[in-house]
Amino acid sequence: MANRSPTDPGFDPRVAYPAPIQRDIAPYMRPDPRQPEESTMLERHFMKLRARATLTAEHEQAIRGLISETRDHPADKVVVPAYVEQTHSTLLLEGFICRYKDLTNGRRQITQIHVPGDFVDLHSFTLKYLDHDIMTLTPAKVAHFPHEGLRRVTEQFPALTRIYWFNTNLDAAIHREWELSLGRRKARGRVAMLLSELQLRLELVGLADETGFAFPLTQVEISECTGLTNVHVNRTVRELREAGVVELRRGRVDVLDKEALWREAEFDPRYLYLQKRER
Amino acid sequence: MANRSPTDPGFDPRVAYPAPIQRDIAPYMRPDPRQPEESTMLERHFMKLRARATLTAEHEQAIRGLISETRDHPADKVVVPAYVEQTHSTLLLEGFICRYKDLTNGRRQITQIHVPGDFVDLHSFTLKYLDHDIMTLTPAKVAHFPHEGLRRVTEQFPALTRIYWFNTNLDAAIHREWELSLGRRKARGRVAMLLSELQLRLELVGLADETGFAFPLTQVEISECTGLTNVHVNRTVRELREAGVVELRRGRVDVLDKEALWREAEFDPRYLYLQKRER
DNA sequence: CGCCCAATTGAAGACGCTCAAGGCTTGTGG
DNA sequence: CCACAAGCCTTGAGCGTCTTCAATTGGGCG
Repeated sequence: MANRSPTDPGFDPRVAYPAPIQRDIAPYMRPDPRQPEESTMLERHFMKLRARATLTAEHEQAIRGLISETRDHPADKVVVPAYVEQTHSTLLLEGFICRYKDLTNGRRQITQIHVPGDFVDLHSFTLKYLDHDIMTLTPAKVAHFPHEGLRRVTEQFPALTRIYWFNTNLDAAIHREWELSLGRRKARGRVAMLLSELQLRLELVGLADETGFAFPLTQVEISECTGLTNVHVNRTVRELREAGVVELRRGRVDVLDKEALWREAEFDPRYLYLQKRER
Repeated sequence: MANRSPTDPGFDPRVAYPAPIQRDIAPYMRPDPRQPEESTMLERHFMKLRARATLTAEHEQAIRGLISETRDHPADKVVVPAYVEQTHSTLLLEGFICRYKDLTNGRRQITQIHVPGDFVDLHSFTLKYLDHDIMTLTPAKVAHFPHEGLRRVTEQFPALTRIYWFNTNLDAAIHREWELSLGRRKARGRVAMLLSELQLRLELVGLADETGFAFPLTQVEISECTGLTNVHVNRTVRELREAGVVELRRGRVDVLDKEALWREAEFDPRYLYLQKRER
């Protein structure tokens, strides 16, 4: 496991957490290099929203107007610390970010993986502080949405409010599916379900296809998602590879047999609410 | 354990489940005794909301006006089936209700326990169908809130909308804490954390005190919350009893040493957001 | 070309599961 | 008032999944 002492004075995450794997951040989409960044980068966010709700041009315009700034973060850096008052929410534009909770003795549980287009802490708008840390898993680009602007949305755009409310409820649905995994699936099912979910979510924003996707998590991080040890994740991944189901190596997931993967995971995608409808 | 025969004709939950603890139902408000039942039964809901947000008289009035009907359910009955279109949300007035997800071979994971005053499926307002079943654990009294009325709330009461949004985010925070339990706590920690959480949540609505609370779950159901088997729950409960931490028997939890219980659970109540503030 | 992680493998052991049997409590009916 | 049934709780024994501890290998980068 990497150096995990962010409380050290003078701690520099860029030194402590060098990029462990080569990261192909945006292999599928090539934005016009001349465009101002934010307008195209929000596209993945819109893709996610449009897959599940009706987003009007007025909404899109309002959303663009909510951004106060964009920012780049290195890998393995806490971007939203737990229990600290927040005045803005953070949208992930590029890279991977996770939510996690710690216990004593280095026991860590990642409670959700975020992909580009996700709000990583939209819930901080009503919660005011978070019950968990939020950390980059790769270098990441994010946009800040001040809570003040979100508050205006709740007052002026009830339909958009419901869409964002829906999105936090979708996060909760993912948490529930992970509870099911952690409580009742065996190791292979847990890993298979994690990969099935991420493939679907990444497909939605154009970062995966039927054959696989770029996936820069280490086996330690996968073990922190699945409630296993890195050693056992390694053995489980080998089993899945030897069974011809899925291959994980060097920052990429190759889905060899998607049907077998879903079967191994007992995967039912309905918890991801992939239906466009009024919210 | 209390009577579990909801199929009996003439079954009366008020007789089968007499108030196990003296309930201070309305410490804040004293409704007109001539009012119909609903007005006092909502009191626990208001207690929960007021503990965390500022609820105006106008909001309370609006909430009362949203109820279309109240209903009694027997124990062990699915009150909201998974994947079925919903047109109302359900508030729990009396009894215990849980959310759960199933896999093959009878593997079941309870993802949340609801206590009186909780909305059991406020998220169905934006999700439209649920990714899990909702079942009574005891005979229960509930109130129905048509989605149509909730939609009007989002259009007329932004502040109340944020309070309800906050409440679904609180559910998600509880899911995260359970993920941590299921992924990283050992058996004793899981059971201890479940009991710690429920004591706090029940205290908020006047159904628990420092010494304990009525808790009608079977060991099978506790095992479905904690990702264990009923056999291992039994052994774990015995360990906690023999250590003088907590006693579970016949539908009641006696907290013998709350500090030890919290220590065993590594319990940090901040994820329950017990602060009254603007949302 | 050597360092630093991440990945990999082996061996031993712990925690929790499975299977099975018996005990206790409560409600029902004779 | 007693006998019985049903459901839940309890305990024992053996086993399996996953953990722990300890090396070793492999790949990317300075």
